[in-house]
Order: sequence, then C-alpha cells, then structure tokens
Amino acid sequence: MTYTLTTPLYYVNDKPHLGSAYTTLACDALARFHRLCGEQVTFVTGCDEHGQKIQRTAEAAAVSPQQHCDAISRSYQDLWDRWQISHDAFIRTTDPRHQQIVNQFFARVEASGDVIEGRQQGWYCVACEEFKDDAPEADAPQCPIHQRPLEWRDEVNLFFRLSRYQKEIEALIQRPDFILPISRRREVENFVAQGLRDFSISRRHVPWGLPVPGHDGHTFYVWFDALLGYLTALLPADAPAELEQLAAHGWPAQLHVIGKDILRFHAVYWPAMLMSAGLPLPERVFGHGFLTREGQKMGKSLGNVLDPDVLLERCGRDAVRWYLLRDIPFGDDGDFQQQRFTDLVNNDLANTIGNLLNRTSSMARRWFDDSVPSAAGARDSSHPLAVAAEQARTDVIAGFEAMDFRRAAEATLQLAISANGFLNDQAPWSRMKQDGQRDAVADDLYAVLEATRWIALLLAPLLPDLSARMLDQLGLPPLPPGGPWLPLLSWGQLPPAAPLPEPTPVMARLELETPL
RNA sequence: CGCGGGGUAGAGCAGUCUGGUAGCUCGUCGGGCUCAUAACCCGAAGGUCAGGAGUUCAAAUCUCCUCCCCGCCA
Repeated sequence: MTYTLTTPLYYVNDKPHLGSAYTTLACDALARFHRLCGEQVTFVTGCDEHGQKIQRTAEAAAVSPQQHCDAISRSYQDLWDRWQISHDAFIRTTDPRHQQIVNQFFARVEASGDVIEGRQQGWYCVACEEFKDDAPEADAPQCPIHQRPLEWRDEVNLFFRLSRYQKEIEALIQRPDFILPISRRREVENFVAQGLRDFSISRRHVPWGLPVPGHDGHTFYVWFDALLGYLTALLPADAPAELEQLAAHGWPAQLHVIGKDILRFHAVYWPAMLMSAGLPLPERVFGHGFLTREGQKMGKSLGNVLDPDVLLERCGRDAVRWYLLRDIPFGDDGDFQQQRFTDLVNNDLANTIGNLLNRTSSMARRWFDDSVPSAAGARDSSHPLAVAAEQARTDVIAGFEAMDFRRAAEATLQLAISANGFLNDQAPWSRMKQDGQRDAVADDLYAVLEATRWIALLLAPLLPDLSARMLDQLGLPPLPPGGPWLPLLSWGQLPPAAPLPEPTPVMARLELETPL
C-alpha cells in the first residue's frame, strides 16, 4: 500500500510565510501517521520557480532569476529542515528533469489535439499570474487581491482546450471524496457550471519560463508547468525522467493538500490536463482555510505577519504544531491568538500531559526503587485506563483518517485527563502512608505510566518531538519512523521493573514576555 | 447583480437537517488535594442563540424580511 501526498509547490516570490508552514505541518502529520501505520509514503513538497512575477522580483533585487530562486528555495528547504518536516521529495521546477517531464507531457497533450493557438486579450495581474475579467474599456483597473494596476495584454498564445472536458470534470467533482472539505465543493461546481473556457498555457515575452517545444518565443504559463512538478518530484533523480515510470513511483497521488485559494487549479485544470495526457487522476484535493492573526488578515501593509521562523525560535516545534493542528479545524479558516496559543500549549502540553508524566514518574521512582512498579491487575485490558486508552486509539486513528487533527488531538488529551483523574481518585500519596497498600499503589502507578506510554505513542504523528521525549523519560527506545506502531498500542507492554530516568519536564511552559 | 458560508457566554466553536432542560475548550471565580512543571481533581458564575415578523402548545432550530461579516464568479 503506497500513499502519496503533496503540499503545494510554493511560489518563490518571497520567503516562506506561516500559511505555507501550516500546510506543510499538516501534511507532515498525515505523512507520519501513514508511515506509522506501515504504509509506504511519498510526501512531496517543493517550489514553483517560473513566471514573470519571479522575473520582476529578481530584477527589483538586482539579481538573476536563478539566483533569486536558489536563495528563496534554499530558505524553504532550511525552514522545513528546522521544522523537521519529513518530506521524501523536494522538487524545484527549475530542475532540469522537470523540463523533460513538461516536454513529454506537452507532447501528449498536443497529440490529443488539446493545444490550439488563440489570441489572448485582456487585463493581466502579474502578481496573480492570471488574466482578469475586467472589461477591455476599463480605465486603469486594479487587481482586487493585490491592489495593483492590471496590465493590458494582447498576444497570440497557446491554449489548452479545457472546454472539451466539461463533462468529465463535472463528473469528477461530483465524486464524494474528490474535493474536501465538502463546503468548498460548491464553489467549484459553480465555477464549472458556468462553462469551462480554454485557458492559455503559454506566454510570449516571458523569458523566465520553460520554452515550449516547437513554438519559438513561447514559454509555458507558470501554472501549467508548476502542476507538473508533482509528477517530476516522484521520479528518481538518478534515472531518466519518463512519464511512463510514474506508475511505479507513486502516481496517482492519494492527496493534494492546498490552500483554498488554488482549489480551482487543482480540482479543475489539473485533472483535465492529466486526462489529456492519459494519466490517472489524484484521488483527492483538500483545500484548507487561511490563518488570520487576532482577527486580522496578515499582511505586510499591516505589519502583523507571523514569521514561521520566529515562531519556531521562540516557541518550538511542539507548541506551534499543537496549536495549529489541535485548535483550528482543518479546512476552516483559523485565527491565531497569542493568548489562546499560550493557554492551550501550557494547559494541554505542559500541565495535563507533561505534568502527568512528571508526577507519576516521581512517585514511581520514590517508592519503587527508581523503576516501573510491578503490576498485577493493571496489565489487564479491563482496567479503566486500558479502556480509556483503547478509546483514545480508536478516535486518534479515525481522526487522522478523516484529516481531523483536532479530533485526534482531543482524543489523546482525553486519555491524559482520565489518567490525571484516576491519580486523584486513587491518591497513591495517601495510600502509601497506610499499611498493606503498597501493591495497590504499584498497580495504580503502573496503569498511569502505561497510559502515558500510550499518550506518547498517540502523539507521535502530531508532535514527534514531544512523543520522543516522553518515551525517553519512560525509559523506552525511540519509535522507529516507519512503525510498527499499531502493535505497540496494546495494553500492558510497559516492562515492569525497568529503570525510570530522573524526570525533567518534557514540555516547558510558554512564557512569552512580548508579542510574537 | 448572481451564488455560497457565517453572525450562539470575555475568546474560539458545537448544536440548526430530524423543533421540546443551550453544550464544549480556554479564560474568570470558589472548593479539594499536596505526588507533580504555582501543577492536578471537583464545582460555580457568565448567553434576550444578529434584529424583526410569522407558523406552533413549544423556535437557536421551520418560513419571510432586514442588518452586518467573509468567500467564489478564469
């Protein structure tokens, strides 16, 4: 069973922002989950590096487009390294292999009779790399997204005959799981229902692009070549890049995760292009929401941009991952609120989970010779915490399968809450003072330690770092990245009498003195 | 203009399809405990469910109207 998933290939216009990090983090959690379940995962990310916008940005910075792309693309790779993103492939559309794939793909599309010449007239937004629908006679129209003047274009371009795929696309987007979340499907349906129009796939006078074979002076429209990056990414670097090899390397993808703004490209244009080239279609496109900050759109003009770099440095991987994935329903728009961020991280991670491990380990070490107490009834699957753990496992798995990170996170938390409650009810600190209670206390502490082992395991896809620290604190070996995970999730596997390391807090509380 | 989503406690959300004590998380307040990272456990306060009209024994939930936010329309 193989599982291929992709982030968007990020446009290298500027350094990475939090939105890109959000998408990538979510994919990372998904990729880790599927690996832990024993699947062969290919997690693709990368950069989209062509187009007039890049060219101009480079010019403005007085560097060559290639230098510009190298630098920005480098910053993406660095950032993902620091976030410990577990991607298997990082594709750059300036990779020479990519040109080969684009050429082969274009040849197929052309052979299908889906490429025609047409004259494109209209107002163009370079920032969007898109033609807009403003009337030709419009006076100095502006891009509604970028608030920048549109440029008038009148040129002969190559067009992809999207209109031929009306029926197929209509059928495709009706598939229940193709566009997720379903709330976004209607938008696409609406768009398709208006009738699909052919779209231009080449530009003239844009030297920073891949040349279109057989059409001098044309370069590919950036979106046309960018989407194909998903294919190039899958092919091994040490073999010739051939479309024929894709089936052996994980195509079709099971999932494209994207921001809601580029849903149309992925749910309409891209499948039609693949159909034209005779390639299988991805199974699912998930368009997640956008992040605001304290209720406001993040933007340079407002100066309220949250830099993923700063977030990482000041708060750490676990905190940010937890907040973004546990608190924002994946798919919906979300608001980053610093107060809630620190509240949740401190409550959930430091207090409920971290302190649970800390307090239990302390008691076990103090009264049971620095080791895991031996257990009798606590290893039985009918123990109340065993039952709670089973429930948590079920919910975590269901959560990940539904791409509902929040559900997975809450289920894990719930287990920790149950364990804390159990401790308070049993009050081992009191019972230790009574005669003849030692074995009962041992049993209780064992059960709670075993529950924390489960918590650590269940946290692995979401918070790999914290998970590893918890396992370490329990005296257990690190989790092998490819699993097996499920076999470890059976009650009573924590070895009794094993030594417990001296406890140190696995999760520090966040104390942010100043705004992020 | 058209289409779609939304307006529920201080904050973020669920509940609306299949009317009938308005629920969750965080925050706030009170109590308990003392093993632990000022932590953990228990409890409480806090809502005219955007506004108006209607249907009904009964409306956050159904109908109509109004206001406000947000998204889509290459």
